[in-house]
Formats: sequence, structure tokens, C-alpha cells
Amino acid sequence: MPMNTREQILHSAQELIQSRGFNAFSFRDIAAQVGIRSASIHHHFPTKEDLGKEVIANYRQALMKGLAAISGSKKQPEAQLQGLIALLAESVKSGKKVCLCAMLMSDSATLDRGMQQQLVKMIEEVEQWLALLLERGKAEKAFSFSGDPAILGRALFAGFQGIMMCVRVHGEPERFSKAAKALAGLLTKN
Amino acid sequence: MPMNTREQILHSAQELIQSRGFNAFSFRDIAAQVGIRSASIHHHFPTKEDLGKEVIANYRQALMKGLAAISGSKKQPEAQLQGLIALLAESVKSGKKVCLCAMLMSDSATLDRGMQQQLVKMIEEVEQWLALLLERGKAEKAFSFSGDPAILGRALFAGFQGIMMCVRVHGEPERFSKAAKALAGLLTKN
DNA sequence: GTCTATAGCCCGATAGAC
DNA sequence: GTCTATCGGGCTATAGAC
Repeated sequence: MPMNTREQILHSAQELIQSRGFNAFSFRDIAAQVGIRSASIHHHFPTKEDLGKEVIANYRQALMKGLAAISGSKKQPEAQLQGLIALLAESVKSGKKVCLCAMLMSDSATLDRGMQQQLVKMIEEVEQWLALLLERGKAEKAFSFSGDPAILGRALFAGFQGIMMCVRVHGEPERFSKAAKALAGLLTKN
Repeated sequence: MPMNTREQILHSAQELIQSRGFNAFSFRDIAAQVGIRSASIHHHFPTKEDLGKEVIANYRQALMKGLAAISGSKKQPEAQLQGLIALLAESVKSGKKVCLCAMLMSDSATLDRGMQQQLVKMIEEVEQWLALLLERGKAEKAFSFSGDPAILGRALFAGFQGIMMCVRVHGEPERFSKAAKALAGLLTKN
């Protein structure tokens, strides 16, 4: 499926944010990948923030579509959690990228208000999805834990994000799934 | 205890890395905090990498000293894990900073080799400490889990790092301990 | 819609006076 | 050991030709 210039810019920007961070890529980096001049990017996205906001919006949409597909599968709670891990593993497998959420969280102190708000909303949606899954899993005796599912859902989401950062810095992206499952396994084992 | 200029620069640099990241602070930022001119910093640290390496070395030393104190306390495994959480909570409490490890992990794609290697070594030390604690806790029936303690130790460390990023972006630093304990609690509950 | 050219700013780093 | 002054280069963004 061919991408037009605008889509190529968005794609390139997303990859660069996921690998280097929002402040560590330049319009020239994108221009080199797309095969145009950096000034031409401003025709499609007036400012870097405009570009960043659309990258977040697209990523959020894709992520929620993935979560909806997992929910819709009507699989068991454990299998749905594995589904989330597999979804996140896509970002890590190249060894260079992590989830957009992880990179933007660390850049958050230098992001403008609009991007920060979008980021928090995206994260909250995933956390809510996880909290619901945990709640249902506990009710169905698939998961075993005490305490608020919302707190644990947040901790689990954060845990997956942290694991992505760690396996990347260790140069062992293939270990993401193993470590994530070790965390998830604490909900079922014992 | 008064700090000399060199120590003030190191202190300021560490705070800036923990809040903004290695690429998002400048010598001029440090100069403003210390009360000197940015050119003067080069007298103490010829390059930004020299400064970064010494910040990592100091942080690592302080972290390992904290872990050694926890180990030396001869407390129960659960209490030692709480000790680690309390140690990490120090970084987060202001609401602006996270652990140096978390920030440098996200900057890792843009760091020079020397800083990357130092970062990985520091992380491995904490992971090893955690793996040992988990192994001992399992032997003493304080923790309950299946699988490799080293894998779980890495996952738990990564989880704590991720939680720091998440509570900061949510503007709720006081929730770090609660979420971290929710993760740690999975080792004992059920 | 893409180009060239450039404005205006920030950056790390250096030279040399004091 | 700190200063002023500045170099060379990166950045986002704009103006205007094609």
C-alpha cells in the first residue's frame, strides 16, 4: 500500500520518536528518510508540535484498535493479557524502538501542554482497559490478587513500559516477552 | 555541608538529567543554577560526556551504598523490597524527577558508548541485587513465584522504573509507593 | 507541493585576558 | 578558576521562486 508524502512523514516521525525521542530527531532526519527537503515538511505540518500531536493521535487509534480486537476475541483473561504483551512486543522487536508512550513519558518535561494532555489520555485508556481485564479476570478466578484493580493495572502497564526500555538498553529485545510474562505470571501462579 | 563548584555542577547536572534528560539540558542551564558562566564548566569537565560519566558514577555509588545498607539490615525479604521501593521513591517525591536509570535508558540511543556501558553496568548491579533477594526470599518461603529469579528481578526493576515515569506524567508522585507495592505484593499475596 | 536561501536562536567548545 | 568573546554547527521556521 503506497503512502503519500504526508503519510510518509508521519510514519518516519513515529519511528524516530520511538527510537530517539521527540527532542532528539530533527526535520532533516525525516526529510532524509522521505526524500524531500526539511522545509517541505512545514507545508504538511506547520510546527513540530503539530506533527507530534498527529503522531500521538494515530498511535493511540492503532493501539485502541488492537486492544478492541483483543477484547472482541472473547478469549480467557490470561490469553488477553498475552495479547497485550504481543501487541507491545511489536514495537520492541527491532531492538531500536520502544512504545511511543515510554519515549514520550520520558520527554514529558519538555513537551508542550497539548502533547502532554494527549499522552496522558492515551495512557489512561490503556490503563483502564487493563484494569477492566484484571477485574474481570479476578471475578472469573483466572487472576489472583488483592487490592484495587485500577492501581494494579497502572502498575502493570508501567511495568511493561519499563521492561521495553530495559531490554532495549541491554540489547536483548527478544527477552521482552519473557520478562513481561514473568510479571503477568504473578497474577496466576502460586 | 558546603559544596565546591565542581560538586555544585555535578549536583545540578544530575537533577537536570533526572528531570529533563541528558540531551535536554545545556551547560547554560547548569551555569544559571550554580551562578557561573557556561564556559567555566569546561574547566571542571572538558566535555558534556565527561560530566555525564561522572554523574553516573556518583549515582551508581550512592545507589549501591543504599542497597548495601538494606542488605546489611538483615531484615526480612519483604521488608528489604520495601526498602528498595523507599530508596527509589526519593527520586520521585518532588514530582519532577525520576531515577537516573529511567531517564538515561530512554536517552540511550543518543548516548556515547562510554555512558551507555556505564548505564548498563549500573542497571545490572541493581538487577543482580534484586535477583539475589528474590532467590533468598523464595528459599525462605517469604516470596512465592515460579521461574528464574534473574528474569523476574529484571522485570521487577524495569517495573519500578516504568512506574516512576507513569506517576510523574500523571502528576501523582505520591502514588509511586502504592503502585510499586502493588507489584511487589504479587510476590507474597495469593 | 517542493525547492533554495536564510533568519534567528541555542548549543558545545575554544582562546585568551584577568 | 572565572570571565568575555566568539566560532562552527545544529535547530525550527519563514519567504518567495518555480
